Amino acid sequence: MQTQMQILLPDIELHKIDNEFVNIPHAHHHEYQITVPIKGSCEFHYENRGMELRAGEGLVVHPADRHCFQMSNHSGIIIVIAKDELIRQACREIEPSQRPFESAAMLSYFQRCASRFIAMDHMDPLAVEETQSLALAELEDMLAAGGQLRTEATKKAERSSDWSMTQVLAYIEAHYTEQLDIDQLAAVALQSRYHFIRSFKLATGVTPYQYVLRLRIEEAKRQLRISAHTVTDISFNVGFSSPSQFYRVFMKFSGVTPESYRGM
DNA sequence: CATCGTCGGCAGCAGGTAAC
DNA sequence: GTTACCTGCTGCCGACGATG
Repeated sequence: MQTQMQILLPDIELHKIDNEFVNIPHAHHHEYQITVPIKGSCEFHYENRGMELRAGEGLVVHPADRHCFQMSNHSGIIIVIAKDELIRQACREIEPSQRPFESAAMLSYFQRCASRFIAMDHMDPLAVEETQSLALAELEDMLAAGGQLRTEATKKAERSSDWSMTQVLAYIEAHYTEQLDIDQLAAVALQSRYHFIRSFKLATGVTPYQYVLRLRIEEAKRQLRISAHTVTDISFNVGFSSPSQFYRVFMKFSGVTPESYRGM
């Protein structure tokens, strides 16, 4: 089953796609696209060339270049699309060809961006700007280091307690549409539930339950945009046990009803 | 001193139902 | 599709103690 998580900010987009996926040839006229498989491989078509990208083999697609790709089950990919003028400096010396990208560093980068995105106040322009600036700055660092991001944040994440948190974030991301409870997540983190709640909030800025809810709402928004499923169906698809609960949470995080959001 | 586990209280969430 | 109301439950927080 195809799953997708996306982080949409004004000048940068991050997408994480798992399992079967196909898209049609297209070009981004004012954006660079960085494509990095993190597991399995994908068949990438760039201009008139076809190539197989394996995990850890990144590709920087320059603005206006046509491209498309497809991937099969058990594959995973992270795509970053950023405004031309913001990362031109970092991309200028990179030829549109394969270059090594560290899969773990890319996944870690995505998870940090996702944590900040989920935790930020979406109504606050300053918070959005801050999240975007951090995402762009880390992306530039990673490009400058040849795809191997080694910022303080990464080093910190590699230490044991943060390693646990990385495991939990990955677990939540894979299971947020299912029933999740604190004890389950604490077990993944190898911590007591009480300590887990504290350390989770310290790491992400929100409580575990709020984090799961925001992920569900982001996925619901995506489904509202791209599918014709009813609001009731989507509420069950993303893990809510009743439409009424879904409406309440959606209103709280988005300020509009699901139906209004679809019509925007 | 830092880290982690435990406990009690409470705000807010989950779930069900009804109505529009 | 959406909102309101109610009840029971649980996630979260603050305080405190144990441990190394």
